[in-house]
Amino acid sequence: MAVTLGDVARHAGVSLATASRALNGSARSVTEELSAKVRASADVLGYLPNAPAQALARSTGATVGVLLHDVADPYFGAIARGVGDAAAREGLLSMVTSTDGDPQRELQAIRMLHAQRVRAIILAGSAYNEASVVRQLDDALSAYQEQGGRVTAISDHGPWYDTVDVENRGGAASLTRELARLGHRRFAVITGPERMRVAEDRLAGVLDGLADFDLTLPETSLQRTEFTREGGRAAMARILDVTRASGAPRPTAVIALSDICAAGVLAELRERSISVPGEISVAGFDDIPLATDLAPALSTVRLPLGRMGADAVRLALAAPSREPDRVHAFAEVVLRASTAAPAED
Amino acid sequence: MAVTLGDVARHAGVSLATASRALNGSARSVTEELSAKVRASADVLGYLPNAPAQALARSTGATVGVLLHDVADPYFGAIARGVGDAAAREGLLSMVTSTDGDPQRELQAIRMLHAQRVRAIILAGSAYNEASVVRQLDDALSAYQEQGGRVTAISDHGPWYDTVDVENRGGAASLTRELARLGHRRFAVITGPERMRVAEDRLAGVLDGLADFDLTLPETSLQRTEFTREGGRAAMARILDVTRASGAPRPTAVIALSDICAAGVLAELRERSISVPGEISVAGFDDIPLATDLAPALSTVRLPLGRMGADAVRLALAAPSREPDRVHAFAEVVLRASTAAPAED
DNA sequence: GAGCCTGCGGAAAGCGCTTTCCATGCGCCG
DNA sequence: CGGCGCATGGAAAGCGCTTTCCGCAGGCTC
Repeated sequence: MAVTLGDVARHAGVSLATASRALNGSARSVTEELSAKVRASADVLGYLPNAPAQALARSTGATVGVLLHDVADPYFGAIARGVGDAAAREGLLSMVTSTDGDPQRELQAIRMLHAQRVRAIILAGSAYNEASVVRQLDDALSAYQEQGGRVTAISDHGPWYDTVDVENRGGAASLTRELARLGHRRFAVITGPERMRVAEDRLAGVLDGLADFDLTLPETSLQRTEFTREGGRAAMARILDVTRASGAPRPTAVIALSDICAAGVLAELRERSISVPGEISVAGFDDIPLATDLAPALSTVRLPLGRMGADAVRLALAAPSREPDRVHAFAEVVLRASTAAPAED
Repeated sequence: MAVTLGDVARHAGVSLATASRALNGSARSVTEELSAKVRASADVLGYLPNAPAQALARSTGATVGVLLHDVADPYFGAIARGVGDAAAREGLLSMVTSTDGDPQRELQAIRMLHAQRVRAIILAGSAYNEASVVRQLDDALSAYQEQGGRVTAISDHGPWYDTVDVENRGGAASLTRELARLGHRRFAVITGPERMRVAEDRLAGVLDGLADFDLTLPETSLQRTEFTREGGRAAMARILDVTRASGAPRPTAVIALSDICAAGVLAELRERSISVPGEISVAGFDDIPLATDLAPALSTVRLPLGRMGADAVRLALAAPSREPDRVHAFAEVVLRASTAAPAED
């Protein structure tokens, strides 16, 4: 039915081995003459290699796998794009799995990718803080690595993986300092769930920044929620309600540690007719493509999302070195219309 | 190195054939007793099937491929998510390729997916209008289908494919009528490149809607551009500049036939301090997740993006029928803050 | 109680490719 | 001018799985 290498070989009048060597690159060389003949035959017959067969014979496929929370989330979408492009440049296909940050689904995805004998697994979601979960995932990944698979992480997932180190903490600190410099003294922070390492890292960064100005974060001004628009919205609502109930003054700056959350924050404030940045300044994190189009344009911390994905692929495909490799992705504060100096009291 | 089915069979004291039948479902049945023994052994040894080997033996893999313009674009991201979820539910992995709407890259992607023996290829990008390009792609897809591959399209790519019919034309018409009903009489339209069928379909819909009110679209009020933020922005700028130069009155409503474009339009208007919807109403198309968070919240046409992706998978996996199957995805006009009745002249 | 059919386990033949391992022919050195 | 080594083509052995095809045993019918 399909044209096989055997057909090509016969058509070109050479052996199967020669055809294989001519078409699918190999250590061994074939004279240009034969090689050309084989290529011509392949062309005439419309030969298309059977990737599964190649994967079986070579015991490694032409694919990479990506684990992330949700491709439809602009943050992950941008990373997925970077990975896909870099992979394509190497002649590889990428398989993306959205796990919604559920460790069980992540575990299952690792198993499937392992079964597929993907050449590398890229961990693009957040690492977890819960030991038992980490253990399970690491075990599954170890099994994969022992069979020759490569694992690279975007943002720290443990020192034993090649990783693209994302400046989460430093970026959050810079952003916070920037806002403090504008004059803000009462902050509120909306971070992700405790179980996610990036959420904790970014939060730590904010605390660093505050500390530089001898500021602290009152407990009621720290909200944890999912990194989603609705999460951000609900968290903002809670902050507002609690401060009002307690009679405490409202924060003048709220930092949502993900742009998606920040979008929810803006929505809630708009609903309550609280002006941004007039009454409250709002900042996000990630600089997703549409951040600048929000109302008002969102101040945030830019991460080179596409590059991070591409770097992860590069690491995964580089010759394995003694020590895990690390490359750095630097954060950059981008101030736009959603932040301003606080109103005079 | 890796645990193979053979190892499992030996450990369980059964033949390779029995182990295969017990673990990886088959037409033939195995007594529950043996079956349990095999499963236990597989568990103990940590057996993970070798997907490429299975694909080779079964001559079809456990993957589906998706062709789209850009996963980082929210429109496609949402579709990709729908496809991924539906695939996962069937135990399949999905391979997404971003082609930036370049037919050559699309062609190459089809070949790679074909080589991978993916079970189905889902065409999620726009179909093209140029005959030679269409021909090439159709040829590659035919070759794939002849070898047992399934192809399904999201939005029309030709009557010979199973397709998720997206109500592009009807949706655009409804939106247009809605705006006309608000009192708008001078429209401008920003559509996609001529070579893309969805762009033409949506444009046709707008024209339908206008015709219902005996309205026409002056040539200078129709701009074609890429479906990107920058494209939208530039197009809006051109419209404004041209009408000003010609001394003609400004349109009171501009319809961008993709939300991403609309985001650019809003940016340009903001830059020029033209109030929306005060001076000009703006509407988009797709209802991407962040549409409601733009400034101002964008009126648009909602498409069930995730469902469309899932439906495409469902079609692809259904038993092939005599006639290509078609399911419909209905559009729904969503009016938000970016549109209003035009100001009195 | 003999003959058959049915149900199920096992042997073995591939699936399409890569890659050793030979075999052959050539160039080159002494 | 002979022999050695290198370069290169070909035969064949897998890679790990599915699936046909056998063969056996047990239960049924008459």
